[in-house]
Amino acid sequence: MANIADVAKLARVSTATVSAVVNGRDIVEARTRRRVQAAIEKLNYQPNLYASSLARRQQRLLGLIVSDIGNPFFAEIAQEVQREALARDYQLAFATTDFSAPRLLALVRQMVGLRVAGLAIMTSEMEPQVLEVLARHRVPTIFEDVGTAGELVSNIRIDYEGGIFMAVKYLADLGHRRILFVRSHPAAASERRFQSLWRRSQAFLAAARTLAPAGVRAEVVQCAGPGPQAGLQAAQRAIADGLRFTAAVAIADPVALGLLRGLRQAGRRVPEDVSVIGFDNSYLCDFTEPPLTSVDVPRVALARMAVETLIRNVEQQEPGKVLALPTRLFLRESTAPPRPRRGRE
Amino acid sequence: MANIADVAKLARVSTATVSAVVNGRDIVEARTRRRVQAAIEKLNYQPNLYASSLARRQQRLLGLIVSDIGNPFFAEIAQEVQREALARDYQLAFATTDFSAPRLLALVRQMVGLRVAGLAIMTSEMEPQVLEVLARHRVPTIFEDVGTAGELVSNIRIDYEGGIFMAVKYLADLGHRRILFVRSHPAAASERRFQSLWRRSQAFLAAARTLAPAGVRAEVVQCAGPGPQAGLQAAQRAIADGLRFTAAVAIADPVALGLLRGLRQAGRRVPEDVSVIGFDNSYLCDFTEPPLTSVDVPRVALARMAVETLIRNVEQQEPGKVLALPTRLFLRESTAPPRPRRGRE
DNA sequence: CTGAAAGCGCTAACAC
DNA sequence: GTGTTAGCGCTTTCAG
Repeated sequence: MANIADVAKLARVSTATVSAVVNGRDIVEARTRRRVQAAIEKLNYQPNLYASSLARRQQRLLGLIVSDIGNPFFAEIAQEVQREALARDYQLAFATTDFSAPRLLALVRQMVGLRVAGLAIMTSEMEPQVLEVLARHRVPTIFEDVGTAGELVSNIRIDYEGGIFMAVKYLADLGHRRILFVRSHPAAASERRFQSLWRRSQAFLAAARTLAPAGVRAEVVQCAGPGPQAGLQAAQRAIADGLRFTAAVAIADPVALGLLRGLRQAGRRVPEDVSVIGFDNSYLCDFTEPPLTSVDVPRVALARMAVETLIRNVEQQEPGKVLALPTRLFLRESTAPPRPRRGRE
Repeated sequence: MANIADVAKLARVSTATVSAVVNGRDIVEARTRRRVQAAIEKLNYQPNLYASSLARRQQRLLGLIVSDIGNPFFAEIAQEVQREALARDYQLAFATTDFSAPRLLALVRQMVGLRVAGLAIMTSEMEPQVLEVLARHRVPTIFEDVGTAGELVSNIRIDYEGGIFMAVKYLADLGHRRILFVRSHPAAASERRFQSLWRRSQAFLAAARTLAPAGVRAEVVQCAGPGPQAGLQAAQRAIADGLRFTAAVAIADPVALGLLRGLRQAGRRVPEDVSVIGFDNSYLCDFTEPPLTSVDVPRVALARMAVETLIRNVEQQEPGKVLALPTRLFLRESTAPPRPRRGRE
C-alpha cells in the first residue's frame, strides 16, 4: 500500500509537502499542490491513521463507553454524543461493555491506549479499578452517575430520586396506595456497583417510605435482565405471587413494555386496573398501548453536557464538576385514578 | 506519559523484553518478567496503541458501518457482530452514517486509514465511490444487500422478496384484497441507492401484481423518516386520503409501531378492522399491542455469517461470495381475516 | 515555498 | 533468554 514517500517521489516533492497538502495547510503553491494531488490519486494513497496519530501528539478523539446499545436509551445517547463530538470536530471511539465490569476495565485501558483526549462513561456497572487507571493516566472523564467528581473527573448526576418521587407521589395523589416497583437485574439491584439501577430502587423505597403516612405501601418484584422479557416475567411473577397493586413503576422503559404485556395477559387493563409508569421516556413511550407515562431523562442535554464538559476539561483544563440533570414526569395515558373498590374480587 | 523505553530502563532490560512481557510471549524468564511488570506498574505504563499498530503490520481489526443504531435492528446486529468478532479475537471499529451517503464514504476512507482487515457495511444507503475506494485498497468487505460480490467483496443477500411475498400472500389467503404498503424515506423508496428499502418496495409491488388475478389491489403511502413518527404520519395520511385497505405491510418494524398507533387513533382495530405486518421481527414485535406479525430477518445468523465470511476472506484469502439469507413470516396476533363486508360504511 | 531529518513508541529480526 | 537496531508512516521544526 502506497505511503507518503511513494507519493512524494512520484510528485517530485518531499514528504513534508505531501503532508501539508493532505492536511490542507495552505502553504503549498497551487501547482505543486496539484501535482501532489495527482500523485495521491494515482497511487490511491490513504494516510495511515496510526502513523499520523503517533506523530501528532494530541488527539482530537473522545471515547464513549456504554453498557448496551440494545437499549434505545443508550442508543440515543450514543447517537447524540457522536453528533455533538463531530460537530466540534472531535472523533469518537465507541464501545460497549455488555454490562460486564471486567470488560469495562479492559475498554478503559484500551481507550487510554488510544490516548483519547477525554472519556465519557455511561454504564450501569462500575469497577473501582477504573477510577484508578483513569487517575493514573490523567484522562479527563465524565461519568453518568457512577463517578465522583475530582480534579479530572466530572459526574453528571441525574436526579433519579426526584423523578421517582414525582412518579410515586403522582400515583399517590391519584389515589393509589399499593404500588409495585419492577426492578431488573437482581445483581444490579443489590450490588452497589450498578449505581443507576441501585439508586432508582432506593429512591423508590424512600419515596414509598415518605408517603407511608398517607397509606402508600410498596411492593417489589425483580427478575433477570434489563429488557422487556424481564419485565414480562416480573409481571407474571408478581401476579402469580398474588401481590396486590393498583399501580406499578418500572425501572426502565423496556421493562415497562414487558410489564404492560404481562398485565394484559393477566387480564388487567391499563390504566383502568393498573396504572403504569416507565423510566427514561424513550421514544417508545409514545407508541405503547396505552402511551406510557414515564420519567424523562433529558438525553440530548445529557449528551451535550457530557461532550461540552469533557472538551472544556480537555482544552481549558477546567477541573471536574458535578453536574445535575433534572428529571421530570412525562404524563401520558397509562396512569389514572384507581377504580373504586367495590366490585373488586 | 511513560513509554516502553522508560519501562525498559527502570527494569534494566531492553525494550524488546518489555514488549515480549506486555504481549505475553512467554520467552521471558520468570524473574525478569516480574521485574518488568513491577516497572510497568510503577510507571503506569500503558502501551501506545498507535505505535504498536504501526509496528505490527497486520491488524486484527474489523470495521462495521451501519446506518443508524437508533433502529433496534441495527443495534442488535451491531451487538452480535461485536460479540462474534471479539470471540474470534478481533477488535471491532464501529461507526454510524446517519443515513448520509457522503458520511459513508468518509467512514470507509477512515476505516481504510485504520487499515481494517475487513469491513462490514450494513447500511441502507450506498455510494458508488465506496466500491471504488474499497477495490483500490483491496479491503475485504461484506455488504448487506447493497453490494455486488467480487474478488474481495461478499454480499449477503436477504430474501426480502420472499418475505414480502409471503406476507402479501398470507394476507391474500386470509381474504384481504386491498393491502396498504407503508414505506418510509421518499428518497429511499425511489432512489436506487437505498437498496434494501427500495427492494422491499419493489417486492411489495411485484407481489401485489402477482396476486392481482386473485383480486389483490395494492395501495402505497410513504413519508419521511425511518421511525415510528413516520409510520404514524403515513397512517394518518392514508386515512385522510381515504385509501381503502383491510391490511397493511410496513417497511420496517418501527414504522409498523407508528402505524398501529395511527390506526388506533383513527378508531380502526387491529386485527379486526385492519391486519398489520411489520418487517424485521425485532424484539419489539412481542410487545406491541397486539403482538406484531412480522417478516423475520435472521439477525444473529446475519452477524455470524458476516464475521465468519470476512475472516475467512481475510485469513484464507477466500474470494468474495454471495450469501443468501432466507426470511420467514413470523405470525403473531396482528393479522386475521377481514371482517365480512356487510355493516361497513 | 520546499526539503532534510529527527523523532513519535513499538515490534521483530537477528545477533550475542 | 536478552539486547540491538532497523524500520512502521507520518509530522514538524529548522534551514535554505
